Amino acid sequence: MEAGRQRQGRLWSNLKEVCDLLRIATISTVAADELLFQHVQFKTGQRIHTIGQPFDTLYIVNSGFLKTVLIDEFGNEQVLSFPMKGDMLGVDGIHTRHYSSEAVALSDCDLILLPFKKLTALGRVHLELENVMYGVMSRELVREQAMIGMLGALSAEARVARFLVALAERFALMGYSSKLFNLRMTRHEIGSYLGLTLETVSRTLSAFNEIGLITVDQRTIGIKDPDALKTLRRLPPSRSRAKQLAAARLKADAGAASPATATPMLATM
Amino acid sequence: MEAGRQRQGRLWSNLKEVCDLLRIATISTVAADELLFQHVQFKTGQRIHTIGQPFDTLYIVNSGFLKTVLIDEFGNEQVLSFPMKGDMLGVDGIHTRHYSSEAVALSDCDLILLPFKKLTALGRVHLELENVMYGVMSRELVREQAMIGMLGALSAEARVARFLVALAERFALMGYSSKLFNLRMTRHEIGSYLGLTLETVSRTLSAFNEIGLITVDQRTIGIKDPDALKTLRRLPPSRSRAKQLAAARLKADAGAASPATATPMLATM
DNA sequence: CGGGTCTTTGAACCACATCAAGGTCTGTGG
DNA sequence: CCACAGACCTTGATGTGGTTCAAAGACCCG
Repeated sequence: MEAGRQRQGRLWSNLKEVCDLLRIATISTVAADELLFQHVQFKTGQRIHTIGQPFDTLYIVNSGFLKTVLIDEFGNEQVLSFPMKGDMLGVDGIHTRHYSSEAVALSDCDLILLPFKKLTALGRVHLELENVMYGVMSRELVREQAMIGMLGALSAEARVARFLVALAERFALMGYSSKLFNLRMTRHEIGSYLGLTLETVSRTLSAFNEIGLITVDQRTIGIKDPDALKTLRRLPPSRSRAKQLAAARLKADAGAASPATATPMLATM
Repeated sequence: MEAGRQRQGRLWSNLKEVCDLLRIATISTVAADELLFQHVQFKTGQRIHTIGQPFDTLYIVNSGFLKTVLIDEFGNEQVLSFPMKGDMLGVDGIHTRHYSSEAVALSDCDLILLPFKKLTALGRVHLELENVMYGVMSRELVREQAMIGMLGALSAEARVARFLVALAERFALMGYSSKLFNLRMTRHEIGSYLGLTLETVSRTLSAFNEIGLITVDQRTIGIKDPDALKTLRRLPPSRSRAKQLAAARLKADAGAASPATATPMLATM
C-alpha cells in the first residue's frame, strides 16, 4: 500500500511516487528509480522543524497528521495548517533560508525528505520538477488566501462548518470515510486555526449536533448533512452592493490600457 | 529613475532589473539585454485580471498601487493584499491555470509582464530564474501566514497599528517618507483587509490620533510614535501557557526519530 | 485508581458590528 | 464660479456574537 522500497533498512520513494502523492501531474517519464528520496518517521508530539531554524529541506507527508504553528512573543501558538498526506512542509523557509513556522506531529508520521539543494540541482536535469514545485507552492498560496477570506468575513458557525467540510473532503481524497472520522487535533488547536476560542468551537459543534447537521462524540465526528454545512453562511449577507459594484466596473473599464504587441487580458467579466 | 528602455514605443526591462525590483538576489550575470520583459500601463480602477480568467502571465509592479480581492457569492469583496512596487501578481493562477483572485489598480500603474510559458521555457537556459521564483513565492506565503496569524489573534487596534507600521516600512523601502504618507485605499478596503468594518478602522485611527501615536487628515497619515504602534498588542496577553508548553516539548522530544544517513534537524530549541 | 489534559456547559461581559446622521471632498455641468 | 451629486469619512447610540471566567464531567495513561 505505502509507496517506496527498502534500502539500507529505510524507505525511499522515486519521483513518480512523490508526484502522485502531491496530486500533481507528472509530465514526463523520468527513468524511475535512479533518484530516490528518503523517508523519515516522527512520533506523536515531535517537532519536524522550529521557527528560526536554518532551512535546508522540504518535507512531503506520506502518512500521519501534523500542525504548523506560529508562536508570538508570549509563547501563544497560532495554528496555520493541519498538513496531512500529500501536503508539503517547509516552503516558508525558502525565502529567508530559515523556517518561519514550526511543524509538530499530531500522530505518528512518515515524511519524505526533499533536500532543497538536491532539489534545485535536480532542476537542471529534470525540468518538469520546476513545474511541480510551482504548482505545489501556488496551491498552498491559494489555500492561505481562502483562509484569509474565511477569517476576515465568516461567522464562527460558518468557519467551523467549512472546517468540517474541508476535513471530510480531505479524508475522502485519502480514501477514508468522509462521513465518519476522528479529529486529530484538540478544540484549542481548531479554535486557534479558525480564530476562535476553544469554548466557541465546542459550543458550535454541540449546536450542529442538536440541529442534526453532525454527530459529536469527543473527537469522533459524523457528518450528517454536508450540503447544509457547505452552504452555512455569515449571518447578515450584507445588503447588496452589487449595483454600485457593477457601476464602478463599467466606469473603470471605460478608459483602457493598450499594450503594444500582446494585448493583456483586460477582463470585462 | 525608472528601469527599462524604449523599443517599439514601449518600455522593456531585462532580467537584472526585474530581480532588483523583486528585491531578490541575482546569482548570475546573464547577458543583459537579450531577454526583455514588456511593461504595460493600467489606469486607476482598471482590473488586471479577474477571478476564473485563464491564467497565462505573472505581473511585477514597477510603480503604482493595487489591491487583490476575493469575491464571495454575494458579490462582497474580501481584500487580500495591497501590492505595490516590487510585488508579484498572479501567482495564485499557476495551480489551477485560472486566477483565483482579482487585481485592481488603485492608482495608475506600470506593470511588467512575465508570460508564464516564456518564464518556464527560460528556466532551461537561465537556471537561477528558478530560485528567484521560489524566493518570491515563499515570501508571499510567509506574508500570508503572518496575515492569518494577525487575523486569528490580534485585536482591532493591534491590527490597524501593524497595518500602519507595515505600510510605513514599505514606503521607506520604496524611498518615500515613512513618517508621512497617503493611503491609497479607502477605510472600507482597509477594513476588509483587516477583517474589520470601516467604522472600526475610522474610530481606531481617530483614537490613535488622540493618543498622539499618529496624525490623521483624511488619507494623509503621519506616524508619530512608530515604536508604540509596533508593540501595541491584544488586550489580554492570555495568561502564560509557557510552563506547560516547555513541559510538552521535553516530553515530545524524549523519544526521537533516527533517520538513516542524514539526521534531520530535530530542534531541541 | 489518580493526576493531567481535554471537553462541555453556564453566566456575565465587552469589543466590535450595526444602524443612523451629518460632515467633507471631488469632480462635473450649468 | 458655484451648485449639486456621489463617494468617502467621522462620530454617536445601541445591540450582540464571541470571549472570558468558572466549574464540573469525560477520557487517558501510567
